[in-house]
Amino acid sequence: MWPVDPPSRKAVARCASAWIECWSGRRDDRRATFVDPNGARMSNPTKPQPAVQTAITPTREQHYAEWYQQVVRAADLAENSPVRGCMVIKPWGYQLWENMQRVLDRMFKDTGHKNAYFPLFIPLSFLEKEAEHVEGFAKECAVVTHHRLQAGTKPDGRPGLVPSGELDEPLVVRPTSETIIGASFAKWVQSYRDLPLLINQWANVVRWEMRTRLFLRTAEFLWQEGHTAHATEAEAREETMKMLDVYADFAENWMAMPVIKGRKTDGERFPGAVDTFSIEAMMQDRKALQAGTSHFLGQNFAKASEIKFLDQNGTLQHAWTTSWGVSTRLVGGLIMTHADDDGLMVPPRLAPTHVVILPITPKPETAAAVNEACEKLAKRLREIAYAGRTVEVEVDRRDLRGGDKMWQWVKKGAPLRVEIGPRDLEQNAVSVCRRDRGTKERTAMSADALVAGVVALLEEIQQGMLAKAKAHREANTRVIDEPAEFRAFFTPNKQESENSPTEIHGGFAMSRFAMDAKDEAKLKDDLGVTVRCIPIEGPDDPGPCILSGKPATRRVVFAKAY
RNA sequence: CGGGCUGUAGCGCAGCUUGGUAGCGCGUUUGACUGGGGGUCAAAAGGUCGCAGGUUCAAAUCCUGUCAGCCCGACCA
Repeated sequence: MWPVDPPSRKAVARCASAWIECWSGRRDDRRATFVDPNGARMSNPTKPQPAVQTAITPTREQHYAEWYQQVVRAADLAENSPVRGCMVIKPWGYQLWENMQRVLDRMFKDTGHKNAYFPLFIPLSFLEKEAEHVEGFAKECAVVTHHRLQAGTKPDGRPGLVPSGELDEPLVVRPTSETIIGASFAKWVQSYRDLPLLINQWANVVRWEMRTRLFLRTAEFLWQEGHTAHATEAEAREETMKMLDVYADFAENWMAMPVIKGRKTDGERFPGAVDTFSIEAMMQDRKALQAGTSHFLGQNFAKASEIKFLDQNGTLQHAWTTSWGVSTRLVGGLIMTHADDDGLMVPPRLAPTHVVILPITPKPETAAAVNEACEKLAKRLREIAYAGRTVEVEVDRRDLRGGDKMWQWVKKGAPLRVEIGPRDLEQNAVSVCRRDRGTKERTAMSADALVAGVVALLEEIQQGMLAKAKAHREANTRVIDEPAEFRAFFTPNKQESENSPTEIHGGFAMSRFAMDAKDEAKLKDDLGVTVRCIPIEGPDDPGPCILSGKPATRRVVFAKAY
């Protein structure tokens, strides 16, 4: 069924299934031409051609995990670094994060929070203060034990720099900052008049993960962590929900990524929290991505860090705290929500560049006029306000062949490409291509029309992306009441060999759950499915639990997860 | 951390079974021709074969260790 050339031993063994190797997937093979006995050029007859050539291979359908990595690379978002599990975020990816930061930071300030910065290093004893918290993070901590390097002999007997100057107390590179911030809060809070204390930190954190994936799970990542202290439980709970709403608002209205807000089960709670809430999004492989969390910490950390205040009655009380965060994982979510087999597609409201102008200069004698028209259009567009900034325009005058240049921007996912060539000048027109339409689809319009309509166009793309993502989620969400159907829903059709990637299957199952942690653990062992969240919105719907048959009051979101 | 696999030019790979001068495609550079679509032709540059040991007259190839990456688990944002 596949190519004539037998794949080599290595190719067969390679983690990606052999058939992907043999498929005409590799870009470099795509244009291979062969001469038939009559001398006519023809496509390589031994290689089946895909119906549509895609910029990214393999496609999502063929091998989702590999597709994801190829998109990250093709869109020039990030790459692996010499440091295990750590990534280099490249400009296009970092600009996305900067745009997320800018919008979120505004939202945090609008809800009364102020930024501050706390140490990267956390004394071991701090982390030990909250029992559940230590246990939750102990396995993945990077620990600093020395503060100096000295010329000496390394363990392997070679000369080199060896650590010296052992610290009295090891320092943990922050996996999260509850304890170190708690120490400050304890000093800052004396009276009920000091509350609420609403602080946010933009920082990097380190969690020594076993298995890493660019943006989705790396040893070091960038995030924002809000930490607040309140006088009453009600107020702290309100804060927790308020920030969850902020995240949901951001995800849907800026990232065009629909999310479900919900509470975590005990098994999925943040270590040390009383209640954890999250926003859960469905990726294109139908797995759930926890895209943001908001924790009601009760008085657990206040007790551990001694955050105490005198209330109106002169009684000394522990404060009620919250914490909440989103990370560069959002970039991963963005990719897996919107990218297609031609690469990334960035939602206009967060796009580093909204409009790419490509001058088409086939003849030197018309080049100057074309370039001038491009710059003029760019200048006009840059004066237009859009999504809290101005329309970002890049005139790409790099000396590259047209096709290459165009495909680079397709893969990066710039929302609009505008081509201006001599023929357009003659007709007083520009050619506009949308990233959410076919790569060959072009619309001619006057520069004036583009300037007048660019905001509406960008918004149409933004809304279209959200609608598409919502439709995908709805198409793969099922209300399930029968255990057999539930099992079938989460079981792949094909019998996969042990080490091959799993086919795309499942989705969100909305089923009743009686909240028994043992049943949940068993489900995870059995099917790899977990309760993603207990949705906040939605009515009670009593009936038998899908796992145990015991009476349950609510439906929850069951899914496989990242 | 367990199981499987892979590290050879910027990227993708062949060569390894049977040890004997380092190969291919794309990309890059130069020149010409092209010119609204991942061009054409010609020439050129580019590699401590992941790293460290070992076996051998000789190692990309065999052995041991180690590091890194990927897939499947476990764990996790």
